Amino acid sequence: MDESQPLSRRERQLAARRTQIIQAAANLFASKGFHRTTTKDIAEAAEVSEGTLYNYFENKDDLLIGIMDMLTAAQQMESHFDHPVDESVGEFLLTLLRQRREYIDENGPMLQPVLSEILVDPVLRQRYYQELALPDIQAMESHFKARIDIGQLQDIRPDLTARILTGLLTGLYILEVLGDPLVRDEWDDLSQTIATLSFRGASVQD
Amino acid sequence: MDESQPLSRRERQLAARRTQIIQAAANLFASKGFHRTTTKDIAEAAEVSEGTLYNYFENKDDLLIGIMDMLTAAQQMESHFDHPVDESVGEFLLTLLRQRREYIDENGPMLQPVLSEILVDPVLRQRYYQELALPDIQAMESHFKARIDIGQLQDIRPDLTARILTGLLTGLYILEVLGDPLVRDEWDDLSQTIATLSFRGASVQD
Amino acid sequence: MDESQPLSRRERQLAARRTQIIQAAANLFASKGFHRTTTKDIAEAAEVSEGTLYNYFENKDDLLIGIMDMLTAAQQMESHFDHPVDESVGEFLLTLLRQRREYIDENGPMLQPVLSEILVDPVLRQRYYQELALPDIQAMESHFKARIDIGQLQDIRPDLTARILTGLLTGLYILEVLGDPLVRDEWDDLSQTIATLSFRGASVQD
Amino acid sequence: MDESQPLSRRERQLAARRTQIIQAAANLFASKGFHRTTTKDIAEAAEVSEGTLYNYFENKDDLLIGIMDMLTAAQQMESHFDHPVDESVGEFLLTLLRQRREYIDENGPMLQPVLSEILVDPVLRQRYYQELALPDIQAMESHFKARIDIGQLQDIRPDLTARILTGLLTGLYILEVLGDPLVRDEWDDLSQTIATLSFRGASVQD
DNA sequence: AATGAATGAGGTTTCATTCAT
DNA sequence: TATGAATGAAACCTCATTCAT
Repeated sequence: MDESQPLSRRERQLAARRTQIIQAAANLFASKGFHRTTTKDIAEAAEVSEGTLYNYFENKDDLLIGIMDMLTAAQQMESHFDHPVDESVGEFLLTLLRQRREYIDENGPMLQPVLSEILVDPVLRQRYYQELALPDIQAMESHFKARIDIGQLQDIRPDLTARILTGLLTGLYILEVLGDPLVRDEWDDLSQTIATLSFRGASVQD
Repeated sequence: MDESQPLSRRERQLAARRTQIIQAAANLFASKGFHRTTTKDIAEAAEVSEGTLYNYFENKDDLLIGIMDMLTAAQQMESHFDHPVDESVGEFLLTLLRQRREYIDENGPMLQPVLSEILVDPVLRQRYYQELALPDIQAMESHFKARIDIGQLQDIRPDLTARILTGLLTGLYILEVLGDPLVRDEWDDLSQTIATLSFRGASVQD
Repeated sequence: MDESQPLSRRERQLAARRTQIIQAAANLFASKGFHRTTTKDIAEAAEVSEGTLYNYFENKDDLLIGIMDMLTAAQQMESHFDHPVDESVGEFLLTLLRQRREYIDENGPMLQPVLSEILVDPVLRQRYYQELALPDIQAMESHFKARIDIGQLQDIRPDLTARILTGLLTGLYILEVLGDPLVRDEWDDLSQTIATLSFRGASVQD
Repeated sequence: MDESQPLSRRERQLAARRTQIIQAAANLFASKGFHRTTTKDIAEAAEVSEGTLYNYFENKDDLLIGIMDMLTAAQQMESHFDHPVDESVGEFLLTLLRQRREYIDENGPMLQPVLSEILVDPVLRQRYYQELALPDIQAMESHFKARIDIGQLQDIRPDLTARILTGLLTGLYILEVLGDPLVRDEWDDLSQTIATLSFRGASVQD
């Protein structure tokens, strides 16, 4: 909001090329992994020379950081929890899941390699947790707290519930990557089942 | 007739060494990733020569397969769903989550690098889905179906519910790897919250 | 239309470096064999880094192919059989042997390792036969046929005669490599003897 | 002829196993080369363990020496030049070529890798020249000299002629290895052509 | 004498990064 | 700023040889 001088043509060109490189890299990383992708691969896919990569990114690792930053920006775009609390709990969940669907559809190729690397790279992991996971969790937490405060939700722990929901979303994404046909094709029914389960519970009640 | 001979001392030694190598490798893979771990690292950690690695595994990739096979074996050990159906739904979930805890505690270092790689390696991914994910999902599915049949559970789709539970477990493991303190330290309360939510639902009911 | 542009300076440099590498490799291969020569050896002799080798050749085997291709080119340069048929048979043979001498003097270090490998590598052997041996044999054959047609040569089989001559040249080269002093030092007398033998025969005639 | 104590059964067994190893090795060397053949390959083909190889041969190179020694022995068996000089020159040549055919048929797989290696291994080359090539050449030389002395042959240089004949035989073998169909299938006609050429010459004489 | 698991030196090849053009 | 040839460290893997059994 601050330094938003209108960008010169040059600057816009540079930014565009940066994005072009990041997307080329993300697609390759998603399909064969960060380590099996060479800088040559990336240069070719982005239609620049290898040398040029290094004018935009310090090194190969920096590309992954760049991807993560785009994910962060994309997440901040989404205002998951700005929904008025007066939306019903069930509707809220369904809205959340629909938004998640969109997020994945747009950012899946970036999320996939990032998720892969954070599992085995402590530094990246820390960064991901602070910049992406935690903010999301905390936003949910506040939201749940608000709903509990107004008596819309039972007195469950909002911190744990936020973890559960975050975990669920992450895990379902992984199942989708694994190629599970149900998660991929029946997202709406899946959403409905989640909403039902967590709203009314699974047990038979009289 | 031959296969179940008691193993000779030599054979036992060989099997032990294989395990020793796999575990050394798994620990390294978990802490710095498959690709950042060199065969030299593994040899040193396993206290064998690099050459010896190749007497037990065709190549480095084959080590990951070996790890996955141990995970499969470990999962088959666990008889998650042998619990009599007369155990209540809530108890069943708590038992499941306790077993999951044990599975992770024992196999976490093997699961972590495998999860990382399946996200970006189509071949491994397919194998993981068929050998680990799907069998688990299907066992859950049958279990749910049985409970629905006897009217213990609402008429929810068991196939989707199994995906949801599997996703949840996977996602929570990832949150734990991310270092989230709540998932790590409050597993029991987390389990309780999951059980409550899915048993009774989160909504306030009169 | 494009291909025969005069090469740019850059292109000439690249071509020169390729030749430089091939010759360094050939010399080493000739003196200690393809397999006992390391890529490190070659890089040092060619005064480039090991990495650079792989910018010019796919792999070590490809170097041998490169050498063979140079031999092929060199052979095609030589127009052994363009000599007018009106040159006498004896003179023709002497000319041929003189040209062979030159060919060996220039290309010996390339021929030696190639000959060694084709003896034990079926793929290379096939390639050598098609690209080098057979064209040479067939050119001889045509030449002989022409001479027979005009009655200059007896009615011997030109196909077999071509094999005999080719075999002789190859075998003499091997004797020379073996260090036989006569073949090495008395090429002219050797040539004369060959010419005499095959022209007039060895038997005493009245 | 000297230490020919009758061999004990044990000794005969050992000698047989040595031969068995040498032949297994020679076949492998011929089909894929000395360097591409591993001691494991040889052990398997010879149906012994790798360790056992080293009870019979000092090292891998020693196997090649062993093969060469068998070639030497085989050559000494053949008494190429014991033919009475009163056999005609033409008949002598044909006999020689027939014997060569037999020698190759029996020892081809041993000759092939040896020829390959001597081209690029100075030590082996020296040994081959002294033990195999030169004795053969010198025997021919004496034979020719005898024939010249009795006036059966023209006054050509016997030393050079012996080189020519040796070279021819070697070169034809190489053409045969190359897969040339004429050399392989028309040995008899080839022999005849050689005899004709060198006996009467190729030129048309009135 | 026979075995085959263990060894480790050393080979080929890859690839992120640099830098002269 | 863009290029891409050159680099060389380091990775994976092979394989002749040894030696305890």
